[in-house]
Parts: sequence; structure tokens; C-alpha cells
Amino acid sequence: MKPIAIGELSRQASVKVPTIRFYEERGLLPRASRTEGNRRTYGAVDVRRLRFIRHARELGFEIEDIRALLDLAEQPERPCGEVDAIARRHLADIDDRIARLTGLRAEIRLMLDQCSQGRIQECRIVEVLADHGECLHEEH
Amino acid sequence: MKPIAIGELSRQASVKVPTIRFYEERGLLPRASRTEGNRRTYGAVDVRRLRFIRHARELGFEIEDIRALLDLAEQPERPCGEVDAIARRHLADIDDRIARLTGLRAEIRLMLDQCSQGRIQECRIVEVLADHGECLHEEH
DNA sequence: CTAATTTCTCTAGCGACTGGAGGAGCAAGC
DNA sequence: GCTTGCTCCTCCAGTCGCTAGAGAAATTAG
Repeated sequence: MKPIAIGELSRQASVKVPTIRFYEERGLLPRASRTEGNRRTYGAVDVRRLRFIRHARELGFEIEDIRALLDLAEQPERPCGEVDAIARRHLADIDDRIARLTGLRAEIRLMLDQCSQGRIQECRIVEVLADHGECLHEEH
Repeated sequence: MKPIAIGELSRQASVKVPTIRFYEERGLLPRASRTEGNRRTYGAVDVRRLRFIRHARELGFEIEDIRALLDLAEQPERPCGEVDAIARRHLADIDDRIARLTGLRAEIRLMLDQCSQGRIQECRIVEVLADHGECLHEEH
């Protein structure tokens, strides 16, 4: 039950000190209580909450989503449909990004394959970049 | 050979007006000549250059890379090894991102599959987020 | 008691734009 | 010639999720 300082919280949750202050400012962490000397103090609850945040961030959830997930996590009796929806949206977002990156990959791969290592004059990479019409890429 | 205004350049290259001014400020486009009334004027060369930039951006190249590519494109006699290197680096970067996103995807997919649509109390999604040890994810 | 470490607040910077305020230029219709 | 409406100008602020620095104060170790 002994309170810990921000540096200790940082170590226990693997989140940098300025990031913790940033999360507090953004409302993901409650405003920490302070010592006489104005230093933030934390407890086990904060460690858990911050680890939750870190993990969700590692999985790519945005701050807003995490805020919602934290709110929901505090209401254990409610059905978890909203939690599910957030995760599902995030999954769709990731799928989207993977698809777009895969498209880019193909196009760059092709450019590289066509480059004959000659002079820039006849370099396919430069040509393709210069002329949008020459490539696979479409999206408007 | 008639000069065009920034709005027309914007339409012809499919790049928004403020973005054109931004590119000028960042040195990707030369400082445009001006009319008596201080408005920027452009020509066909600028349209080509801006399209090159747009296409490279769509492919995910960073501004710095594009600056280098533009410099190289202006020296057609030089070997295209550097162009190749930039594209290769970018490909590696994309591969990296795809790999990481694929990892995230798997983990979120798993969470979703395990969620039994009950109450938040027993929701696997919340559990996994709360306890880092429970998941596939490792990286530090 | 001193020195080293930690913490505090405040501010600015990253990348690549995007959008708004407030004002001036310009073409066309009356 | 004048008004209307569009385009353009500059400058500034905001986005996202941090990260880093300055300069000062509190705490801890030796």
C-alpha cells in the first residue's frame, strides 16, 4: 500500500515519465495525488491502469479508443458489445492499412525489378514516379 | 506556354493549394515567380514536378527521399544506384510495417475470437489488454 | 552537508499536411 | 464604373502521440 513515485511507476509499467504526464493531461490517467513537495504519487491501481494503456497502445489503439475501453472496463456488469465493436473497428483499420501497404509494396517491388542499374536517364523508377499512368497504382 | 495560377496547378496535379505552398516552403518546388499582384504563376514544368512529388508521396516516400529523388532525376547521366537504394530502403520499411501490422492483426483477431459476447467482467478483450502476459505480443 | 538524482512546470518540435482568419486581386455581368 | 463572387495572399493554429529540453525545486545517498 505504499505510494510510489512517477519514476517507479515508469519502470513498473514500462512507460516513460513524460508520457505518463502526457496521459494524465489527456485524461487517461486520473490526476495523481501529490506529496508535500508537489510530486506525484501512485499506487498499484495506477500501475494496472497504465499497463492496460501501454498494451492497448502497442496494439495500435488510439487514445480515444483507449479512453473508451478504460471507461468500459470499469463497468464490469455491462455487456461487452461496445468493447467488441471498438476492437472490430480497429481490426478493420489494420486490415485496411495492410492492404494499402501490400499494394505499395507490389508497385515498388515492380519498379525495382525493372530497374536495370543503368543511368538515371533510363531508370524505370524515375520514369514510373514521373508518370502516374505507368503504374498499377490507381486510387484517384 | 501561358502561365497558370496555383488553383489550376492544383487541379492539374491533384494536389491541394495549401499543400503546394507547403512544398514550396519545404523546397520541393522552386519559389514560384509572381504576377504584379503577387500571385504565384506556374508552367508545364511545375505540373510535371508536382505530379512526380504527388506520386512519390502516394507511394509513401518521405519528403526527404523525394527531395533526393528530384535532385537525382535532374542528373540523367548519373548511374541510378542511389535511386535504387532509396527505393530499396523504402521497400524494406514497408515490409517492416506490414510485418508488424500482421502481428497486431493476429493478436486482435484472437481476442475477438475469444470474446463470448457476455459481460465486460468476463470479456477476454479487456482481460488480454489488462494483462500483457496473456497474449502473443512480446516486443519488450 | 554536499552531491547526485529525481521530479516539477513550461515550451517547442517531429511529419506532412489541413484549415481558418482577414485582407487583397481579378474577371465578368450590369 | 461598380458590384459580386471567386481566387489568391500571408500568417497562425491544430492534428497525433509523444519526445526532449530548460531551469528550478525536492529528495536521497554517502
